[in-house]
Amino acid sequence: MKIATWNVNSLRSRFEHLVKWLRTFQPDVVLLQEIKLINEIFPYDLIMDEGYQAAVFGQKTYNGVAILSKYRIEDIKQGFTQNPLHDEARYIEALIDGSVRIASVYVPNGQNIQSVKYPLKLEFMDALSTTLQQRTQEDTPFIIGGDFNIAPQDADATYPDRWKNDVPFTTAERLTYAKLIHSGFHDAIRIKYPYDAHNPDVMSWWDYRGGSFEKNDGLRIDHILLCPKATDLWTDAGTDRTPRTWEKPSDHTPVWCTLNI
DNA sequence: ATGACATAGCCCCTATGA
Repeated sequence: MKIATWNVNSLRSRFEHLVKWLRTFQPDVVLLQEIKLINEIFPYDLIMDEGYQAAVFGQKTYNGVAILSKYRIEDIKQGFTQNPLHDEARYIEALIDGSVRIASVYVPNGQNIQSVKYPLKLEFMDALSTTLQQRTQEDTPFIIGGDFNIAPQDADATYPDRWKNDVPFTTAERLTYAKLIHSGFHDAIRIKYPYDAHNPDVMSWWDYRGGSFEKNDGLRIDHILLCPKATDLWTDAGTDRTPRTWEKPSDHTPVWCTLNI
């Protein structure tokens, strides 16, 4: 099973890119973030034409997450308990093919450490950890992918010094991420690519400004995390930077992993 | 230190992103 996560930065602006990418990359499950549209106008029919079912938690203008799957989608849950941003569409999970539970998350950006949004980001991560820790206790393998808006280590930026003590690079953010990992998750990318270099192959986001992509000046902030049972099924992982080379791209590119399911 | 791009809403300027 090939699972991918992609912050598309507006599904309406990126729909042609998504279809083109689905046809070439052929993922089984796709976790989308920042679809920026409400469920009522989600293109279910066009997605079905590509061979996917969809679970959608949409929102106008900002946020919005979804799960696309070639296999049947059941037991859809939107949001999680104790979420301080409960009125924002940032989390959806579902049982896929009766065999694996998969979540798509869009962690708030936090703006900067002086912003009122910054502590809310930390609270969001702590509450998310509580929910995810429960998921690791269940019999069904659990996977979460999405835009975490956190670079967990210095190696997760091409030029880490530029981001020191600023979002998404602060120690407090990294602590929330470390606690989440500590509850039993493995980072699908870091199983293959060790934390020993600022490897351009692992970056998932490049600023639109200043020709960052051409300079390969990026961040690794989109992650796929596997519970122990899912980690046992891991076979491969990577990023696909092809869509970032297309005309009018999202600033993020897909991160993927394959599992022996 | 600032602004550089992009998106959506709503109406040409503001909010937001990371």
